[in-house]
Amino acid sequence: MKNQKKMHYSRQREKILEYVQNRTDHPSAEQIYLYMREEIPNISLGTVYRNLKVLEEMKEIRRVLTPLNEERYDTRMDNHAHFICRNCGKVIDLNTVDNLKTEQLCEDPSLGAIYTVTVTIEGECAECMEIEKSGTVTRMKA
Amino acid sequence: MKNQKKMHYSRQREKILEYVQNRTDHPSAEQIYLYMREEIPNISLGTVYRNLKVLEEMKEIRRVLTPLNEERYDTRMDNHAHFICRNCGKVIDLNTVDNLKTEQLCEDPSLGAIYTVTVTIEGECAECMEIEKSGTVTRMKA
DNA sequence: ATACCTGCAAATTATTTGCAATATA
DNA sequence: TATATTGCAAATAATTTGCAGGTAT
Repeated sequence: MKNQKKMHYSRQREKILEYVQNRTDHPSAEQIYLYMREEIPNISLGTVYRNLKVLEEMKEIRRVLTPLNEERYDTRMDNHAHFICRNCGKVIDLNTVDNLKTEQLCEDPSLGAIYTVTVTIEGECAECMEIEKSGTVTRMKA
Repeated sequence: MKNQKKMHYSRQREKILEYVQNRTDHPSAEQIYLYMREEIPNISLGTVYRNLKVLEEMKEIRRVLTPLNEERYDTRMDNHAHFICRNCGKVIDLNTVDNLKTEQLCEDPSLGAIYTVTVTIEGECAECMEIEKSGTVTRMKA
């Protein structure tokens, strides 16, 4: 189908995948870049983005939508739920999506192929609520 | 609570809300801007963004997360589902979310306040599938 | 040798913001 | 008159891309 070109091995790509796989906090491209510089000091941000894109195409990782205009990445490829804190941007995985009747949603004739189903809950995490109650308000983004 | 300052009326804001309310296709800021220019020729994109933000704060509209790096807007304030086409970026509203057991998802102690719950289905719409079958491939974004 | 990958820097895209002028209350 | 809102242009922020050199096959 798709003009699949043969891939060469790359240390950068291997390390990026390894890093994202070993985290549960859905790192952003920037966070991945900052970490990678410790392993491969002169890696460039462009390389990080390019590899995240191919890894996504390879279905090794998945992009997570957030309301804070920054893409986050994830290696859980099953259909699961995300809680996103509007204050600190934290993404928390939630497990119990079994009861979601996906099939019912997908009866619409205008839908073609389904790739992923994500339940996204936007709100504020307990930690941020606590901080706000105590008076000190901190925001990740303006 | 929030330092609520009194608002002045603005024709720009009224028209923007009216436009988003009368559409079902989740327009982007850019699309809203292009349309608004027909009504108010020298409106600026900054004004569109500023008003979308206040309308969101007023809970008159809602931002929709899409995987195509562009915010889309919506006036359905109930918790509903979105189908997003990865090819053309189209956002389709889906109705049957009743069976989703939101409460179960929300038992996690790290969750504080819940603002919105959105089920997002990423895939490809029937129209795009049809076009691809017929050979002519068109993409909104590279 | 060939095709893929990289680092770097410049380019692009989406969104935000400072400011002086204008509209609303 | 005081304050909110606007248009404009410049500033940011996130991501993408062209290119020349480097690396894997």
